[in-house]
Amino acid sequence: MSNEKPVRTRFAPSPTGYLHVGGARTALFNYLYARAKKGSFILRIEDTDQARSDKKSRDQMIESMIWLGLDWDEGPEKGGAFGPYSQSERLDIYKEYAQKLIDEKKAYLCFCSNEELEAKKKQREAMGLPPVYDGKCRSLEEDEIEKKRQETPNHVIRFKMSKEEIIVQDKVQGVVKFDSSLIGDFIIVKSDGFPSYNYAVVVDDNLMQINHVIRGVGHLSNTPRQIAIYRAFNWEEPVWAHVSEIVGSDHKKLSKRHGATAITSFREMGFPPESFLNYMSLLGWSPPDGVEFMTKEKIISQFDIERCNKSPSMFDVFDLSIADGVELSDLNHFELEKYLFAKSKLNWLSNNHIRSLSEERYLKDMMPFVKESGQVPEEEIDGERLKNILLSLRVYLDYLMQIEKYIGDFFNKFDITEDALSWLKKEHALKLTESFLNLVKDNSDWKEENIMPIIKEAGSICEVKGKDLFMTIRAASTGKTTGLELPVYLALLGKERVLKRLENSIDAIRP
RNA sequence: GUCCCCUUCGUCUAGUGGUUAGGACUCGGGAUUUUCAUUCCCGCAACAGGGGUUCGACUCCCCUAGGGGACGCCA
Repeated sequence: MSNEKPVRTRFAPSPTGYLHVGGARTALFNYLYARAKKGSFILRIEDTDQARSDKKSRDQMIESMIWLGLDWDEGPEKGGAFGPYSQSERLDIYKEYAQKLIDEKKAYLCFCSNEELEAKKKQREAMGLPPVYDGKCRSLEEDEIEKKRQETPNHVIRFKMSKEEIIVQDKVQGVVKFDSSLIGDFIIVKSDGFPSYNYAVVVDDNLMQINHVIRGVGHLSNTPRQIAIYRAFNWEEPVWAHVSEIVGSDHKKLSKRHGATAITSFREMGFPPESFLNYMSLLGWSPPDGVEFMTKEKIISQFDIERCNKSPSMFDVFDLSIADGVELSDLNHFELEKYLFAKSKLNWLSNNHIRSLSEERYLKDMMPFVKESGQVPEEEIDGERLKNILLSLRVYLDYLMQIEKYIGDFFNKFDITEDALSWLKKEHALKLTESFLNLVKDNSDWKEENIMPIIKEAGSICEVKGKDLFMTIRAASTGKTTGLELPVYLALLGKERVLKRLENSIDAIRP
């Protein structure tokens, strides 16, 4: 087996909407497999549906792929030895091969009208027969074909399906048998001259030398059709791998109803791409060592299609029960955030990824969210203080957008929460706050290591210690009962800001 | 309707005839952190149901239920 061909996989989306979780996961598995086997990963755009395909979807999909880090070796724009990589630019190729099939009597022109077909289908169904094409145009004579061509402008090309049993050997599904007589002569070229999916996919995959087809199990029942075409051309079948589908929390296949499955939504909320990639890799696959937090490189090194499972996995990072009638896919990332499960595995993974990002990368990625929050004054945007604040806050974040919950506290925002107020209502609070205020005023070197002694000194002056001391000072100077380690927090806040807040708190304490 | 596929803790999953059915996220409890988060420890929690086969079934077979997919001039 030493001279095995290099692995070539592909992702072949149709540009009829944004890239969603299901598609992205398929892309990911193809990518991972290609990379794991040191092969190539190809991107092909399947835009043969003239009515539904559009450029905007195409561009958005490509953008999402790039964001996820699923870089392809050949594809549109990028090029490669087997282009073009958009089906709409390959029309001549499909025509050529279709003609070949016709010449070899493996395909034929069909002139049946939609109405006729529809009526027949109903009839067959009523009789309990499988709703397949009856083969009316299958054995038309040459002169009849010519005559019909004159009469009817539109025709399709159908593939002559044999009646044999077709066996699909699948890396994930195992051996699956299909009875071809239940399939019938399907259309390979539509009346607009465009190829149908089952035909185009085979021509392209063969010409592009794709030797591993990894896709959702929804395509399994298409596979016998495709195998039949491979055989008609005498082409070598690829290795098939039909992985489980991803479903929503209602156990139905992921669709627009489940909303917000667009990859862009997660980018907009500030999930690092590696965390989303990590999460998706765990849907239908698991690493042999069981450690789920992984870098892309680690995933690649452990990935194998054989470890993919057949049962559907649920994508449940949104709480649909509180969404009640709300169309999540209509929401912007700002509104969408409310429906996120606070404690999903995605969040956990993402928190871990954020914490292991390099400082530069973290800071750089964070800036748009800081700006968007509108809580940081212009002059501080590039400052050292902001940088230090962001770095200390890192441990709290599951996705970068969450910074807006914390960042304001370090600038002009100052509210005293109920909890904090109850500390300030304690007997010792006023005196302690005042004496702490005085000590802070006197301080001339405001930095982290000098703050603890000041807190303790205020405590000993007022004879307060332990929790009472720390929590009161925390409440008075931050307005909250939670947050960073107190000296760190106060150092980050800066002396002037602390003084001002202490004064505000004293006002709040006084009747 | 016909054909194909699926069903292990709430969720993601490990598991291929003999396991106290393992891990992760969540949840509960505890320790550390004079707060929160982090970290660590402990705990709750599952083989869809029913029949077989077998000395022995989560694992193999059949049936039922539930779910998904295909049967398109959608991909």
